[in-house]
Amino acid sequence: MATIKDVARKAGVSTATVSAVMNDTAFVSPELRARVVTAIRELRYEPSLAARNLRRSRSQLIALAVADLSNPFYARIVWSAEAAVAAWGYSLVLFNSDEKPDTERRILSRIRTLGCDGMVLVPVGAANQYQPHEFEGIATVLLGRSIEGNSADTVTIDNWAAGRQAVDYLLDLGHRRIGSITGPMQLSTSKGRHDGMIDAMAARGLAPQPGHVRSGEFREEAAYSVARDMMGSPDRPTAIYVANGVMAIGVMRAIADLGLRCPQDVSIASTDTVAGAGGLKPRLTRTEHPIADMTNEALRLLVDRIEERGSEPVRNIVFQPALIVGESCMPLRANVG
Amino acid sequence: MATIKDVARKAGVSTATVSAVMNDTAFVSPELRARVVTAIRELRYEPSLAARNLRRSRSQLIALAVADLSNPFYARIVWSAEAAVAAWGYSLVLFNSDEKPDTERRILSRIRTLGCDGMVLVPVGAANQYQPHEFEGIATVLLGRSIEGNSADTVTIDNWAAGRQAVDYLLDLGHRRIGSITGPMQLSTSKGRHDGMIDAMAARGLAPQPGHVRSGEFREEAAYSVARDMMGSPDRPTAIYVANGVMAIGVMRAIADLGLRCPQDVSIASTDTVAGAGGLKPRLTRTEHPIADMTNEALRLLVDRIEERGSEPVRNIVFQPALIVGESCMPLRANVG
DNA sequence: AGACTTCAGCGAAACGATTAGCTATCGGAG
DNA sequence: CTCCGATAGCTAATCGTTTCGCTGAAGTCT
Repeated sequence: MATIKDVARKAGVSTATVSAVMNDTAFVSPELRARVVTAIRELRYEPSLAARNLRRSRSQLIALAVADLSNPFYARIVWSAEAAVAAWGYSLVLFNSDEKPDTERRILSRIRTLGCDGMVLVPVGAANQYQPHEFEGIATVLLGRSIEGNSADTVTIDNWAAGRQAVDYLLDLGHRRIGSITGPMQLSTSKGRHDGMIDAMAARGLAPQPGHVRSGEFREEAAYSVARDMMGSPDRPTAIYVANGVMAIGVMRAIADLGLRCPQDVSIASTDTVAGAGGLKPRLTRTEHPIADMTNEALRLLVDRIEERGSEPVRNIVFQPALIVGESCMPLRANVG
Repeated sequence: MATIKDVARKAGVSTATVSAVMNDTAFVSPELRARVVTAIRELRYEPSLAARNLRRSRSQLIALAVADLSNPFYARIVWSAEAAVAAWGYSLVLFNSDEKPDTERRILSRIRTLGCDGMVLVPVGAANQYQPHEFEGIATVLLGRSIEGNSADTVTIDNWAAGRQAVDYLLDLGHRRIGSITGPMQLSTSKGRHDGMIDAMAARGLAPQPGHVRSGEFREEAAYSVARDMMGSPDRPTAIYVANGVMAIGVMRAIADLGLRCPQDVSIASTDTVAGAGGLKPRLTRTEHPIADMTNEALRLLVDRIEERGSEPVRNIVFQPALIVGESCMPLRANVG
């Protein structure tokens, strides 16, 4: 691989001039410029990012660490993020913490070592697992989940509103015995959606039965077994709010396996987008996140921080969920419950 | 950010010693080692990859360029690849060529500039769009699709067998009027699956009607409109082979919108995995790729090339598809067709 | 004409690590 | 007591860029 010195020698100029031509950082006479350009072309010279970055202490890399790559929700984020990162002139380094705080810790250290200019993180740990200065020295935007007491920029949805919207919808259909299946309570997403659900019921003077409020891992299998358990008992709920799309799939499978029908026997409403949105039957009634918008916004904030090296105040952007009515809910009938 | 010099100063040793401790590359007395380790911890020192890589001329980066990040098939590859790359001690830089040769060209140049140690590429262009030495100087494994006449390692599936298996299955159910919807013919995947389909029919002395063999973009929308067109005519096929999971979703949607039922009115068999495998109804009968195995194998080959800097012979690994029977096909009945 | 600007282009010092080669110390052999 | 080999640890060169500060030629002003 040719280096800048080879180019300089071949063009009969100094390396400084070559650099100036490459970066348009100083005026170079047309004649010299032409010689340099020719030399670059003939030698097939490509500047070494390693050297350039060492010098500039930038890497042109943006890291994205998501919580679970097997979840289509995050796959969607990855898709949007790749496009946004490329559009801003960076490249995307992808990590999957797989919902494991230990893995996340390793990833954060790796991101530092790589010298990424910034990172978008979907944190997987409880707030107290992070040092106060955990993200110091590297531009950071938390996406989807926030960490209480942390000073990084965040882009999230209004989880409380999502839970409230979905459960209000079920209540409007006449359901009273409503269950919920959410993720780990130490995550801001689970907590918010759960609270929204509770508050929606409380607003009508209701409260879910103790056994009807469950939480578990944000995974299909976890949701499946919780749902089987909850729906197996005779006083099962007539409607369920499921906090996440992948879990909703597990719940629907559990219901089918129990010989129940959705929505005839049990209504299901969930939050967040769903795998195979086009093909799932019945289509889920759900509150959707504007994933692409959120991701784009996160990267806009991040690039802003990176390039301004800014001491701007912390920004917390909250997106509102939108209720999308599918076919997975129906009004409560007398013969059910 | 602390540098190796800061650590050396704080520990009262030379930078060489710090480096030796970090890399375990020379014997260091327990006492000094302890001092160094303490200093590293206290300063929260993380070595700069930029500097290290400049020196070692390696980047610890492996690039993955897939054809379409919105396709769950590639999302699945990304998932597996991230895990494999991390397991080998590298980090993953992700690119999406979005099935556009121009974008792919830019990506390849970017990968060079970044100095990635190797790349896994799902090529999107026709064979003649690549220079003979296109991938010279960077370890490369082509995944899923191959480029005729190119000397890179490849990991693919036997597309011909996939098409043949699926269509043999339809033939065994008694179908004779079988249509196919595949992707662009310049791609090895489309071509192979299409040929397998034709050969399966030819083996029984059959051939598809001209209007029943269609190809288009590997996307849901493209498949939807092609399917609507094909299934709208009175002599429509009784079964369709769809070359890809995303397209299958489009086809099923088209069928539903035409008021037809699957599998009662038309059987559908496809190749490759499907979005929302858990939730789609009816579940597709399909030939599946062992995506995780393929991806792991691709990375094994790649790391092998990177670390051996090897002149080993070119390796072409071909995986066999497996027929998974769902509920999207049924035997041909007299009243159909 | 002399003094002062301007500015194209160059030389060399960074950036932060690795590593070849050297120095100094120590123990043991002659 | 000297000399030698072994070896822990240091010095300094190096990787390929960017960039600060300098040089000297040309242009401008009085």
